Amino acid sequence: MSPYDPSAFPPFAVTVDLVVLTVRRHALCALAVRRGEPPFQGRWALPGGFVRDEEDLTAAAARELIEETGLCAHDPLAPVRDNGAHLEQLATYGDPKRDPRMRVVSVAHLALAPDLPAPRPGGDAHSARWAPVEALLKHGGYGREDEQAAPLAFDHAQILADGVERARSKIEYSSLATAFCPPEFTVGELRRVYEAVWGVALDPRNFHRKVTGTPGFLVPTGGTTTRQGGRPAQLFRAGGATLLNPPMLRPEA
Amino acid sequence: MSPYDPSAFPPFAVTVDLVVLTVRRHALCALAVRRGEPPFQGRWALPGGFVRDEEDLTAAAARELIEETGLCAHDPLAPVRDNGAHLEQLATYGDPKRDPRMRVVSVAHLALAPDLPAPRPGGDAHSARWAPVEALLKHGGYGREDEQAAPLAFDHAQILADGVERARSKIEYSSLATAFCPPEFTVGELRRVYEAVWGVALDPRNFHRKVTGTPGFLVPTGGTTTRQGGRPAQLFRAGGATLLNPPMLRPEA
DNA sequence: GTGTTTATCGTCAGGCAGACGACTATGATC
DNA sequence: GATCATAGTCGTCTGCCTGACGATAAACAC
Repeated sequence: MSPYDPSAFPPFAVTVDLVVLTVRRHALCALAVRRGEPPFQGRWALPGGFVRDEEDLTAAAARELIEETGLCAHDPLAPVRDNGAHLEQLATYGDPKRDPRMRVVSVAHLALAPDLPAPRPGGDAHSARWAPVEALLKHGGYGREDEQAAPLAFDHAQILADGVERARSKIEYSSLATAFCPPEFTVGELRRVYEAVWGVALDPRNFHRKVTGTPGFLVPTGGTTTRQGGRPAQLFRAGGATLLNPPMLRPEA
Repeated sequence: MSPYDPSAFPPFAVTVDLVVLTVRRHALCALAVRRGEPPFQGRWALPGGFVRDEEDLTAAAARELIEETGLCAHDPLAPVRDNGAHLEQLATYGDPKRDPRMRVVSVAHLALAPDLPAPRPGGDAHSARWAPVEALLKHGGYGREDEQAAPLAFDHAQILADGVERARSKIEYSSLATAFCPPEFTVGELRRVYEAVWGVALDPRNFHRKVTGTPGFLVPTGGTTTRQGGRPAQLFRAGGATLLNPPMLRPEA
């Protein structure tokens, strides 16, 4: 076989699919769109679309993110935390049978966003919504029995599971959990992010000691807020540190 | 734009590239092949090739691995450690300009192998060899000045750097370092793997305590060996544990 | 035997995490 | 305005793990 013969290659379609995660009402939620066309018409799926000619993979993912949510992708190298989302490549899925129509290789991306008021069904999807990841993984996002309970389209359940696992493990050793928070947030709000993503309860006192004691993780802004009720809490911004050493330990049980 | 119109998609070529790592003579080495055709003719590159029709991405990577090294890919789920290599997906590289001829998306894979006697230049490459990763990253693998010192072809230097970083971080919290070892090995041999991959010196006594004290990491076979000289050392096989908790800490300096 | 090499066991101090007590500052309720 | 509920913040104590390092054991070379 010729190693790199550009004139004789099997043609593939390349798409990007997005696992967009946020924390809403103490639950880890993902963005799902309802498919308006076959295959899997009417089923829920991850947002995504074709990579365009002359378009980088990350650019395609950022474009889809804007189209679906209005969120700007947050450049990981940018020093200032705007209102954008964290975006990174997740993995690539290329089973020959994953799309019944043709050979499609999908480069999945993971996006982490602060809580958004409402999903903006922009672009092509008939509708879009946030749904708890457990519900999406178990029966396509429906909790009530009277609605159809079909699994996600294509191999999107696998992609979503991989994205959730990536997020769960990555907030252990990085400051990525702040991507779920608004630009200014309290220690308690950050703790609730960890609790929602991991699905556990954390000791508020030990958590406070840990995050405030890790250099570069949190920067106090000077302000306080009582939006969570109770005693006013200090407001923080995400510090420059991206890697937490030693890491935040996830309880085993 | 139509979200999933299979008849109107820009065609891509999809390839797999391999970062094959091993430890030779106390150094982390990667497999490099010399390109026999333009572009980048005569330059060193990572092994790889087109994904075939009806071929899964992992299958394509495993096929390339066999063609280039004779190594069988080690199924991560297989309980018994044969002489195969660990193989996992690394990342996907799709810059529109990464191949000057056409749009090529490459799904890079990372393979970890025990020390092999000699690279087997099979398949298409004019020649193949192991080279220390530092040399490959700095000047394409040549240490002497009188030979050409061109960087790796395409974006392979970036891919190699990402693969090395993945390996360096992953042996921290997983038992993956045993993939660099033969089926039976000593604690000292495993320690030399860590030292080569990380480029540091580790305390033999603390290392011994750590690896033998982590349940499921190492299983004694009962035999001993003196192949490293000195006092006979116990032989171990890799245990069933894949995740190390608490992790093996990489020295910071 | 003596020296060298490698493996293995022990000891000790410092750091960090989990468990939990105590106190503080707000809003809600009566 | 007193009381309560809520949430935040500071401390203490204990156990585990790690890093530094001493000491011993078992092979080989000469």
